Amino acid sequence: MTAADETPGGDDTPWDEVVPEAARKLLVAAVEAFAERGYHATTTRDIAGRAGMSPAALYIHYKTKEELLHRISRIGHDKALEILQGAADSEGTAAERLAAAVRSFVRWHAGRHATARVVQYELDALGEEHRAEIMELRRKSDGVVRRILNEGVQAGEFDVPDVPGTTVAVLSLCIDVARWFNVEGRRTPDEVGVFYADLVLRMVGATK
Amino acid sequence: MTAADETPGGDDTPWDEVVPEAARKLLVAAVEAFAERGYHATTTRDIAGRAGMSPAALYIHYKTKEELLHRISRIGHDKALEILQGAADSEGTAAERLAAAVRSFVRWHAGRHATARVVQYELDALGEEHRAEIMELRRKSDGVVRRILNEGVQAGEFDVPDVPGTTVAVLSLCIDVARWFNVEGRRTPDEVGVFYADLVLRMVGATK
DNA sequence: AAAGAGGCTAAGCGCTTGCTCACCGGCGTT
DNA sequence: AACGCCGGTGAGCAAGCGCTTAGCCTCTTT
Repeated sequence: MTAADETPGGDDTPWDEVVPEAARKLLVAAVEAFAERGYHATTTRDIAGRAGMSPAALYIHYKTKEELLHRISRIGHDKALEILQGAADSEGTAAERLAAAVRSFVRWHAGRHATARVVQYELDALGEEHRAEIMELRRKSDGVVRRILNEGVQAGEFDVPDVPGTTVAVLSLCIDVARWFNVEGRRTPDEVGVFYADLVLRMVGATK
Repeated sequence: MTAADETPGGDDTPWDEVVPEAARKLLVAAVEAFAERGYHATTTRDIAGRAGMSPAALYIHYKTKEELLHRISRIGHDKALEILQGAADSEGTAAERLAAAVRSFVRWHAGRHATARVVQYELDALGEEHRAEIMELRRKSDGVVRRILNEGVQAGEFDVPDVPGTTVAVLSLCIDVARWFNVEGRRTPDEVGVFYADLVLRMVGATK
């Protein structure tokens, strides 16, 4: 474990940047509903109901249902990027930084899998402008991982014939944890993170 | 390349088991629409329109919109399982069979990414019974990969500390190709398959 | 005590949805 | 020539959708 794993403040107290409380309750309810049923299968009445409010209450805090999705997606992507960036900026060899990045990124996708599912799999439901904004954040995440890989190759730590392709594969592997992770499964989010970090080090041919 | 890669007949002439022609045209239209927008965001009018028919025509060939999804999902899962099974049953070492399985499985997910997207990411939209039926097929796919891994470990070809966990990771990596693969990208489905086979051999610590 | 502001609700509007039904035209059989 | 069958259509129904609006209740300010 390195310093990059701690992700100080905000990881286990999520959404507290969303105020007032009613807006946060609605947003949390929306995350649950979107994760369970998908954006399009979720009704505004369902969201409001889960938050213990009337359907109209939603529109006091959000202009549209899509804006609600956008706020979730934006905050989630910011968090995910921050996690990757934190690991990339930490001390250590490329292998150590890559392992730290995968470990914390995967831990987030497993531990907050409801949020991650919405963030990663409901992009198509965003409006054009909002989607473009989010895609920009994803390109940054891609850049962070690619840079670690490039540095590892340059330092002779990694054996990677195709850095862009491997970047996509590594991110894909981590992201998809949100789809299959089950709270009742054998492994905790921490354990999956550690396991996946090892898998990724193997993928890049890291020198032991 | 081994015999398992050929997947004789049916891979490039898909859906020809769906008759009559009108039913097939509707199904193909539904695959496109579901892949682009998602099941819940697709209307029966959209599907019928893409097939050049009136909205009512759909209900001559399918009882409900959900039945249409189920037929797509069922045929797709059958195909995916057949591909994995074919590679697993072929001749060769565990490493060769694993590579063949990943190669053809990934090639299918990339080459038929519209179908694969629907098949892999719209499970939640199925009714309870239909979903249970499909989950059974997925368990079989899992079993096929797991068996190759076990055999490779037993033969001393692989170094895999956690076979079930690695099985999930390998399948997850392959399936997620359907999400990110882009026809306008750098690589053909074949190339992605070959690349991914190499990545997976590294993940399982295959002896070169 | 009066007034203003803002969070919230009940009711409902206009629209779209999945799906139905009465009807229609071409075609093989008699 | 008349008939029945079958795949197809036009019109439309009931239900549910996202979202709006008029008004209420509570809290703060004066």
